Amino acid sequence: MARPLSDEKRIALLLAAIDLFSENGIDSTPTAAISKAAGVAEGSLFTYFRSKDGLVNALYLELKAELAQEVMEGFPRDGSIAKKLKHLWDRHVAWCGASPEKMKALDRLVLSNRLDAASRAEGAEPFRDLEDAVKRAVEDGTLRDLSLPYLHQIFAAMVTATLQTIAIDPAGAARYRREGFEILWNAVRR
Amino acid sequence: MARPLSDEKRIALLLAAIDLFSENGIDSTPTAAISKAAGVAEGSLFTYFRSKDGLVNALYLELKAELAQEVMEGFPRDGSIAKKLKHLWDRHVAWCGASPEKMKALDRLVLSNRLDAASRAEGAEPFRDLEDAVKRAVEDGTLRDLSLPYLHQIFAAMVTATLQTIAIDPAGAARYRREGFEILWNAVRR
Amino acid sequence: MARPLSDEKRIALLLAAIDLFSENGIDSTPTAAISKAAGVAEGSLFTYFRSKDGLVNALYLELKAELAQEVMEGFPRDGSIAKKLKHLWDRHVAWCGASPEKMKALDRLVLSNRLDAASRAEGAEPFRDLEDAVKRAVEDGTLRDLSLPYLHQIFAAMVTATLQTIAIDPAGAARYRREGFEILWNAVRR
Amino acid sequence: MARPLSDEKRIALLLAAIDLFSENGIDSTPTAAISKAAGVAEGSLFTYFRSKDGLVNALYLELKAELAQEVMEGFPRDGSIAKKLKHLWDRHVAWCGASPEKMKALDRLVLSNRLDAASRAEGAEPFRDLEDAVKRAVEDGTLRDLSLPYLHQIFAAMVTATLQTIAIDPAGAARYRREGFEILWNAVRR
DNA sequence: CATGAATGAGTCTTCATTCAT
DNA sequence: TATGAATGAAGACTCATTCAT
Repeated sequence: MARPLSDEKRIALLLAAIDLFSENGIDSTPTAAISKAAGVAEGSLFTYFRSKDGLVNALYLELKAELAQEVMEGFPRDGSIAKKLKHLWDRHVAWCGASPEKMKALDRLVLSNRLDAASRAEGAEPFRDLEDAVKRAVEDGTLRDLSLPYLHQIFAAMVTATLQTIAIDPAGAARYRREGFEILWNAVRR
Repeated sequence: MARPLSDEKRIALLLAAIDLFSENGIDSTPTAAISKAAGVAEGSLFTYFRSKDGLVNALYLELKAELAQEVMEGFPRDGSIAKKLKHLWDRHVAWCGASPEKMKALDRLVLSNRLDAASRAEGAEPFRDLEDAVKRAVEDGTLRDLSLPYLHQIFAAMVTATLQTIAIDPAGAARYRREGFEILWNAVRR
Repeated sequence: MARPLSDEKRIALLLAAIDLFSENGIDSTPTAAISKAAGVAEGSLFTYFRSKDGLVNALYLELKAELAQEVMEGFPRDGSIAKKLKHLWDRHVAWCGASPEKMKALDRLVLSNRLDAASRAEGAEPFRDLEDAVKRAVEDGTLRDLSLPYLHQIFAAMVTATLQTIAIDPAGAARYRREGFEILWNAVRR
Repeated sequence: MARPLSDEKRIALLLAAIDLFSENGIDSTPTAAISKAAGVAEGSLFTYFRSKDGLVNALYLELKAELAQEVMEGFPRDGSIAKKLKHLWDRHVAWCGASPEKMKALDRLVLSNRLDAASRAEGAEPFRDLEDAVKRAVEDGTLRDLSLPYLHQIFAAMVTATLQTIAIDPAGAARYRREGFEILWNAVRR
């Protein structure tokens, strides 16, 4: 009945938003530019998303979900915490390296004041397991007794640092990834 | 160069911009709001700064200069690289902790697409000495042979991680600062 | 002329329009809201009415026809002009009192700039007989020699005034109706 | 200091709004059309009025105030209630006759859903005295014991009826005014 | 026929910047 | 120089209408 909401268009809009947000920033990207880049009418953006903020939150969720899936695939559920962190690190760096605009967009999304609490909560959801693993490792003495948020921040910070360096010098990617993990591991292991 | 007019108003504008930029973001802060918060007429902003971007660049320079001065004060020019880094780290964390809005504003400034190349260069200027010291330490084998930009990124990332953690849990500030440096030092020393 | 399609849906749309027009005004009521309230697809409105203005004109006609039927039922064709006016007045006030949203909608319809001349003419049609009776009464001296349009206006104005008062104080309805007619009759009789 | 807010422009905007509102209706009049008709920039409308609704409410107040002044000028404060009503009627009809667009605009304003309670209250203010006089006349038996709101409605209704008739047949203005009052007086006197 | 997604012109409002006072 | 009114180019969003399914 009637034309169904096309996933294709929804995705085109999200992809266009990724490009434009990463390039120009969220506030400097008119919704009209997104529609145009997605090849749909200006008004159509608003049949797929309630508002610009609706699109922003949806995109955040989409990117977090993709990141989670990418990162959690093949997660060594029964391996040591070192193995787990290594897996996480490698796949995280790989994803960001493969999709730098997505990472840039995600960064901007996180820093914008446009995400509502529900989105932030939902975006964090798929990483719950991981968080638990880290918590247990801290408790059983495998990891340094740093507060969890601090561990988080350090992990995220090292990812960002590594990726930005790779962005500057792509040839050294493999080396930066290896060294980055060494550093991270030294930082957090007991 | 020579600053015309009342320094007082110029400074009031910059301070207002810090507050508003850190709180709401640069793009979401109208120039009229800055003038108002500074207790100055709307038009006056444009006698002190060529344009909004002019103000943005000037504020960036101002903050970088203040950070440099704060961080370089008492710099142990003749100490070991460990001493130097420790000095840097402590004062950096201290400044950011003391002026969180300035740090937040600076972060937003850096991520905005509004800084021109000249400003970025001028902002990096006062840290040249430091950079040289690090370069020498890498060359003489005291520091790990990480590329300079990577060292930079790691340092900045750890500062950010530490500060954001302190922001969440101010009571643990001293501990986070100590541990942060330990981690950083483990990461970069040979 | 021949109404195509389901009369049920046409009527649902008209009823929904009455509610929404009377509540929010014509211009502030999107066609989509009418369709929704009628339990019909957005597009369907346009298979029953050429356009929004088409619906507006159709509704006007419908309401005028209903009013005419209601008011003319049992019209004392052979009674005195006083009887006729009394009948008219009572039934008019009764109808409006029973269907305040219809009256409100009709008021808005009349004041909107959307009715075309044909509609206005057609809407006035069923009251032609009445008009003739009044004209004759003026000619034979039973009614004051006021111009016909003026009589019209006075009648309508008194109805409106009476109804709005009833809307404010429903308990006094019967009294307002009685007094209203007294006033009207005093106004127009010789 | 600086250009002062020009009353001339404010008035030009209000006059333009009167013309356009009375002609096309409030909802069908874009703010841009008002600015243009007033000979100012689109944005200027919003330096004189907070929003379109702000303009609408201001215009309502302005028209009510003008009407009050016009109608109350030379009000026979010590005359009989008949004299008072006559004065009121004559000046009211005169004003509306002289400024039909103002009356039309005022009608539309009142029927729109855009007036806030404060505006309605403030608009009614200057007629307080009058209302008291009527109330006393009802109490002392000079006027029929109709509820006050009803008296109001009747007065307004008769004004409207009379004016619309004059609009149709301007030549008969004087006669309609005279007869109108006769009718009104018969309606309300004891 | 029914459905509701698609369209893009039109609307109100904001805002950086200019300029009269 | 200081002020804040004036400007008009965007920008987010709405909505009557069309048309693919």
